[in-house]
Amino acid sequence: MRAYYRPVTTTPPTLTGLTTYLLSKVGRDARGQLAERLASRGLRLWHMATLAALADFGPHAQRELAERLDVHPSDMAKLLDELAALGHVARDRDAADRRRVRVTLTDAGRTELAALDAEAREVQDAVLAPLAPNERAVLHDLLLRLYDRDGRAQV
Amino acid sequence: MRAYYRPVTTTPPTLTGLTTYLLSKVGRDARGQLAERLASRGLRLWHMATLAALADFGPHAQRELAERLDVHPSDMAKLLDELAALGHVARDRDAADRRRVRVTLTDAGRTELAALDAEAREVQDAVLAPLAPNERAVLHDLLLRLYDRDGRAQV
DNA sequence: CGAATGTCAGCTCAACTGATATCT
DNA sequence: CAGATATCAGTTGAGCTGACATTC
Repeated sequence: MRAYYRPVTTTPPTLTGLTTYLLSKVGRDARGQLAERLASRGLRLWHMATLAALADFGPHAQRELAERLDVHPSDMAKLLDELAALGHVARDRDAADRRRVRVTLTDAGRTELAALDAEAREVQDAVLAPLAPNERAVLHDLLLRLYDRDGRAQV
Repeated sequence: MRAYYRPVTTTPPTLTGLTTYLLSKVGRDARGQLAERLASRGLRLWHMATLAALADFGPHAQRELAERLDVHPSDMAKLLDELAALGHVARDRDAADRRRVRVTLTDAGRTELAALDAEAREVQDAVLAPLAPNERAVLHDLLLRLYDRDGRAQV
């Protein structure tokens, strides 16, 4: 009965033998760690993704943002309500097409994104700690190829 | 206005520059693909993980199973209800400690697990398609080291 | 008018919490 | 009776659906 009192935490080899299982677990864990940090700032991962899209590609129509990030338009509306309330984005009607709302990153938003990116780098350093720098580069390259193929992008 | 009608699907480089972002996305995608296949059999990922744990480590007390897989005991109760209804596991009271329920994999459960594992391998082949066999081995090794470190395991 | 954009209320489902009955 | 085990009802939050007003 002693075994009952020892914590049992070994993962089934049937699962750890699957590369996709490891991908899923390690990825989910990293995601969770960053989400926790963002939560302490009152933000979620989608907020960061939204700010990143605006920083990298400039102003978007709200619909374009939702499409790029693969978020439902209704959820994007809520996200932008929150980001606007914090002063990280500005919304104004497109004069040429008044159905559209033009979303712009504010200076405060750009500053916030830099801070979030720093947090993400810290989490990444922790997660990738077991790997040497050149191994990290190899991992990034392999994942990028999987992402470009199976994931979105491609355009 | 032309740009508005062209789908916009490129991911922000601020995100794709993060290895952890790629990990999370690729992992989540693989997870989703397998989940979809399991759903067509009326099962979820936790069902497969539960069957794998029983196959790899033999019978468990219900609590041990929940601990090993890091699932809440209340959820494990529901999972086992479902697996028992399908005849994939058998539950009986532990004679020595009547609080405990001993969970055993049935032959049908073992057969089902083999089928699920085959599905998982198919998904994996699709996800890892862009990589050569030796590259897949490298990826698996790198991920395993990240998993053993940050993830559970470690004993 | 048909189609596109953004907004809102409500649904679903997994993950968690708390309370309870049983047993050691 | 303190602690462990299993069960069940209820809560929360993300992701989605459908209906709607507005504009082209």
